[in-house]
Amino acid sequence: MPSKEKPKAKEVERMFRAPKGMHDVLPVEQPYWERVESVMKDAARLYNFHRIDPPILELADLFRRTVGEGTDVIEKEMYTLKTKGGDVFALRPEFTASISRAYLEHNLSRAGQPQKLHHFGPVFRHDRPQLGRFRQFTQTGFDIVGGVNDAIYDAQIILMCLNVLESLKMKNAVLKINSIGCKVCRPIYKKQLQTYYKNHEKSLCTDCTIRLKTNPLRLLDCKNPECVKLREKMPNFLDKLCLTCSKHFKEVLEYLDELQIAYVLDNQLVRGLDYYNRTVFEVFVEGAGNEVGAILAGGRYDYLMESIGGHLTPSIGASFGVERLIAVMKAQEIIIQPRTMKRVFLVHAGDSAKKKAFKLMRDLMAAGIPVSEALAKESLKAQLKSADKEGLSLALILGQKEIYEASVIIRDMRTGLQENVKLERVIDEIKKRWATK
RNA sequence: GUGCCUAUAGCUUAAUGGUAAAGCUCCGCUCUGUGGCAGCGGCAAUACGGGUUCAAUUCCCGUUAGGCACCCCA
Repeated sequence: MPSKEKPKAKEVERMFRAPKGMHDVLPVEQPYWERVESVMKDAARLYNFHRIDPPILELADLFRRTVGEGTDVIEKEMYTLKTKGGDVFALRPEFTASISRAYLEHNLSRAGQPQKLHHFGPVFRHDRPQLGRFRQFTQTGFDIVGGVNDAIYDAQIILMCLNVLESLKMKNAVLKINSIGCKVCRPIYKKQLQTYYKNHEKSLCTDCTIRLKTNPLRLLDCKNPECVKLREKMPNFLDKLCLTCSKHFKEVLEYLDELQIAYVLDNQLVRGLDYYNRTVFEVFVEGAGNEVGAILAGGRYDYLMESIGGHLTPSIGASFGVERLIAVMKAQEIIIQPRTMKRVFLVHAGDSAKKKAFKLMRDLMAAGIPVSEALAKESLKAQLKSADKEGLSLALILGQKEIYEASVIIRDMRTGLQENVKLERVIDEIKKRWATK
């Protein structure tokens, strides 16, 4: 009764699937990933940034202390787990805290300042998946940690990120930038904001009445029409920055101007993570691909190191969401060139030839020649069909006759022309043909 | 966490209260020493559970999964 076996297979299929919001990156997707990674690597090399790979797991407190107790990323979205010893770890929801922790732990300040660091890897946030939003996603970006608190670094990070978008051939990128001040001026502005809103509390939405108490800066990005309207007359942070912050921000903008980098001042841009100060920025694309939201976000986080037991350390960084980048590339129909087809397809004809073909395969690979095959298929036809499907230009055919002559047929799949070549000359012949193309 | 929408083969789609159809893909054969074309054949689906009904893939309810919006965010 074969019918008994079938439902079983079905059950198995249904029992396991990738966790919600987490995705398999299948072979067809890999070219996009390879492109993003290589563009990031090139940028890192050009600007002298070095890669750092912190662990995926950290003590949950690291993120609580840095990202912020009151933030959604911590409160609602962190994956935590308890070890047998009782430590509470978290899957990292972002890189910044880990990078700072590593800097502190390994005294990277002694390795030269500032440290220019590059990261690429998965992060985890337990929110409800939707377009451009996943529970496991990939961030990649750059950080400059330590050294002098100089606006030129803010500009440098922005420049690099925009260069990356250019290298990816991305169109219509819009840089939004703002300053959210420092320990000195932010509390003052918050007060002013609260006073302003208290006078209009009746017209605020319910969320915003809470925000007014807990996190007044968030009042700035509420979408409720009533709240939006209220913003017209509210005090503008940029007018209220302290002297040092306003000088810093001015310098950032001057550096951007110097390179003719376009930006949009957006005084409603506040970031959801507590550690940011002064410069914050985001990049969106206009038109196709816009639906995924910000593809890049970053800012200065000078106080972060203090919150984990270090000294005040000037720091700035930015991260791309790789899945979002790729979504935009697809939406903008950015074509990724296929891998070069410098690969030979090895074909056997007959059982003993199969063994010799296997041996030849080893020798080809040892000589650095990439090989593809369908040696498990018996008919010559079927094998050549596979070769055709892969779109390779050269096939090697090995049969009884060739073994007897210690030769092999080189077939040009495009023209159909074949040549019989001595076995010991095969590798040179292949290389010769590739060299002349 | 709240709300809305969806669920047929690997993919794209069709149909019906009464045998579930096709295109693409995949595998094989025609063609045991030669691919692309063609012809033929094969694998393969109504997410799961319950209800209404003589009969449910179709109607209803629940579950699960996916999508989308809000919150928030890369």
